[in-house]
Amino acid sequence: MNKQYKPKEIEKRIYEDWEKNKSFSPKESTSKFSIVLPPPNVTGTLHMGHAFQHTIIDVLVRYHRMLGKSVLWQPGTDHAGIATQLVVENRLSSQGKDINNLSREEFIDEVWKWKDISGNTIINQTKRIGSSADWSRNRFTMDEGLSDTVKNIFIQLYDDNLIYRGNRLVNWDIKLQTAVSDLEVLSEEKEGFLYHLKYKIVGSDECVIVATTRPETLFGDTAVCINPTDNRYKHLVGKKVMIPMIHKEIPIILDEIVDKEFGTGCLKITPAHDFNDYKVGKKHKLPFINILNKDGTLNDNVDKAYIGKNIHDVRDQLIGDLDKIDAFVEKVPYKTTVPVGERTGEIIEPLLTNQWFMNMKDLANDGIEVVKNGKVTFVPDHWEKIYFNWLENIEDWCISRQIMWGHRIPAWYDHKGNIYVGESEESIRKKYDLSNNIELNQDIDVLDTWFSSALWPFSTLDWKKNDAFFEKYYPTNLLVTGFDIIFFWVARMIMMSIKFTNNIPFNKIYIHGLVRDAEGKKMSKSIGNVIDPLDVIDGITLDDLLEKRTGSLISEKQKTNVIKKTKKEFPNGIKEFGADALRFNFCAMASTGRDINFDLKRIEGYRNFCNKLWNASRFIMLTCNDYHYEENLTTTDATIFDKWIMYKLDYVISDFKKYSSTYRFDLMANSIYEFVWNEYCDWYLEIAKNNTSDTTKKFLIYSLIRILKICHPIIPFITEEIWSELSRNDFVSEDSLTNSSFPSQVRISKENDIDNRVTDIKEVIKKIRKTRTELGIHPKNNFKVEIVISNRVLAGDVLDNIMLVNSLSGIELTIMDEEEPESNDFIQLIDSKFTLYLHIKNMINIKNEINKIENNILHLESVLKKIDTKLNNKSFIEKAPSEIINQNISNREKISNEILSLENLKSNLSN
RNA sequence: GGGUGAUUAGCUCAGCUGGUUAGAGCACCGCCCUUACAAGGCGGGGGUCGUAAGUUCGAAUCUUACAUCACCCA
Repeated sequence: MNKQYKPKEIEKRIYEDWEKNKSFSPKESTSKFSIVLPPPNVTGTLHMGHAFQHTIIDVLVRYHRMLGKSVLWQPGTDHAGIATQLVVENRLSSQGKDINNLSREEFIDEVWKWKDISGNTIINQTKRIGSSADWSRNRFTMDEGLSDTVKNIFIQLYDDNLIYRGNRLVNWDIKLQTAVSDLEVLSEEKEGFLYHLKYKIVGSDECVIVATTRPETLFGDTAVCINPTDNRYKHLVGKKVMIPMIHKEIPIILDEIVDKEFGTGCLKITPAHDFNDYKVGKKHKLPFINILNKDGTLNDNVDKAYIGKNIHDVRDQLIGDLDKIDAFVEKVPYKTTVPVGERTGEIIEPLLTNQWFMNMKDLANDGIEVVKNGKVTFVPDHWEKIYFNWLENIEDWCISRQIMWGHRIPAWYDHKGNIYVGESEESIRKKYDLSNNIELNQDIDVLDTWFSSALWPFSTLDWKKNDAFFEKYYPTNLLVTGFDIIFFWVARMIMMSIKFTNNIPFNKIYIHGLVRDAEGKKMSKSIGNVIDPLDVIDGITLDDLLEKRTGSLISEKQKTNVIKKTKKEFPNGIKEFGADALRFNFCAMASTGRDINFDLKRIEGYRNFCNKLWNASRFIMLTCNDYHYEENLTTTDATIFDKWIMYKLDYVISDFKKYSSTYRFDLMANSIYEFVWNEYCDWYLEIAKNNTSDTTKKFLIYSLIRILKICHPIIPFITEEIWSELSRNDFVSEDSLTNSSFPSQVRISKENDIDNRVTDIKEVIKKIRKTRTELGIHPKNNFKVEIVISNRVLAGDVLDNIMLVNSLSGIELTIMDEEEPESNDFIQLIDSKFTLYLHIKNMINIKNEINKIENNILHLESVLKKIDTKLNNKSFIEKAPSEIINQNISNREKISNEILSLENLKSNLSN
């Protein structure tokens, strides 16, 4: 074996071997485990969130594969309509190409070219992380099969009256010139003003003052609204007011939605440009006056001085004009929330347009039902509250987008505007009996990306194409995803699956946190705190990292900030840690919280763990070099340490099972780390060095095999590499670890006190070591120690292993009968089961030691006092369970002994 | 405004169906280059568990209020 662990040299080669051996395709088995990969967008490269998610999925997938199940991990990528279109537009314009010169077909060609580049990049990155997906089944949301499914489902939903076309108020992104769904709109808090405007009452000299955050929409006002219980305005009921500037008469209406306390208690209603006003407009049958063009300029429904101007630029001018005609009263500072497009950062305008909608009410009820009755469960379960809350208040889903990249809506129009929905123009002519003389034009809109994503769990599994396959792997066992897309994706998958497959898409939903930077900030390009998972695997120089982080930034100020921060955080770039360390880190961080703060220091610790495992294996290889291994485990010639480590191993195996079924990957990782490092390496291997019998060799190899198997789902590369070394030495017969079987407990020994016995021996050694260091005695300075052991079992074990105890504690131990040594140069350490006499009095600084001991005694006495208070409490004795009382009694004894021991030591030192 | 989650060692986090002297990794301190591993070994220091009240024999854990932070919805 190579002396050093070098992930770079092994990882690529091993992944290629797995692929060559078709290790990831499902094997025949009576039970199955299937899971679909949340398809990454083809917008660029894989980020930390993907790496984290893939790790979690892969741990489970590899584990279930080793359990012998027929495992299918279905991979793929998402076309991500708007996001990808933006990436390609930017790419083309940076190449100096004018997008406006391209036809729709030419542009889509360009997107497909990009998709090939980006799609492959993402797949290769996914492989570098070790993901054991079945790549032979790779899918893309826009590939032919999935596109057919999308089309057919649209048609069926239309035929079922669940999809309709309508003129409604939608969120309009002016920059993209498309509708976006309410989920894609973020609200940002901004310091703004509340404007007080004066509207004249028709036929009177009186005025009302309306309060508004958006004065520029006044051209579209169709009413002024007051609360029916507001006495201030009672006398105005039934009257009309005049919109200033354009002198248009609109009614005063009454509605409870007006908050009397807000502003002046008098609201202007603009039904075509505000979602609340829209509802009021519908309720009171007001006219809907649209004042906007699709590009955000004002149309000819406004005062002519404003036609053609951008709605976001006219506020000051308007206020000036209103002031001139005495219609502006004042503006008061006010915190407003502004709707902003998720993708563009532009202010979103509510706009009346023709769009396709999906009626969600009934589907939502089905979605609620399957979670309520426990067919689908969330882990951690509190996420179901969020899920219910959204579904219970669901709105119809606007599924059409005015962009080019996506699934074209399968609807055609004739010159009269009649709608025909079907697979193709020909099939429509047939279906509706339309002659070839009638000209038909297909709708130019495409579907919201999430529409095809919602079908992912069944569209990728050959639904309606290969029934046997579909029946076998659907429904999938699990979905692993982030909480940020519970609405976008999870809920919609559940609803669509129930509707079309009459079944749930998955039984369990494991919701993981979001990966953030070391300070807990969201990783984002504009902050420049993004870390590429591949840079953690391969390492990156500071210069390359700076280039990567600032390359896409435009603002010089941002650049300077990012450079400064990056230099401070990574003065030497990022070291190479390997995929296994990254994976181990992700598991260890996967607790129930919402955020995962990504800390490179943490990763380093797990890289060190890999190195530890590597070297432990190397030690075993060297030790067992010429040993002929055969797996026949008997306890007859095994030492208590052999039996003990098998007992501990059993424990780790059961931990693994427990934590994988409860999705506590952090506890799983800790359990393994703890065992391998603190028990196996620190104790068992050190013990084995003192006894390299054939039996020990057998147990060394056997335990290593099991450790590799347990570690494999988390750190597949290094374990597979070590496995091949074992294979080379004929220690194992299965030639690939990936397709080997996961171990189960062996319970090799029926003796149930093994752990206690070994713990007691360790205790003797630790006590000597501790005293040595505490008293400042140099490791090379040997001294005599005598021991009196009161516990019969321990006495036998120490006698049997005296050489070992000497070697591990670095002293020479003499076992004595129940009497004190003759010379009085010793200090005495009393434990409940043994007493040590260390002949070191002439080697130490007595004053310091007495000081330390006194502090220690004080601490223990305070603990003792606490226990005494409990035991002296009548109610405690009456009410507490007996085992707790006994625990306290024995603990009291233990601490009293410790104190006694220290008192002894102290007086001993004082003499 | 409504909701969700968080607050435990210098940092990142476990522990919370109430019950040993509250744990881990990293960082820190001391000693040791002992032939598996200095990416290491052996030891060590460090927390009145956000605040306050309550329930209880017993609270980091349960209840209530408050504070701070984060996120979601309006």
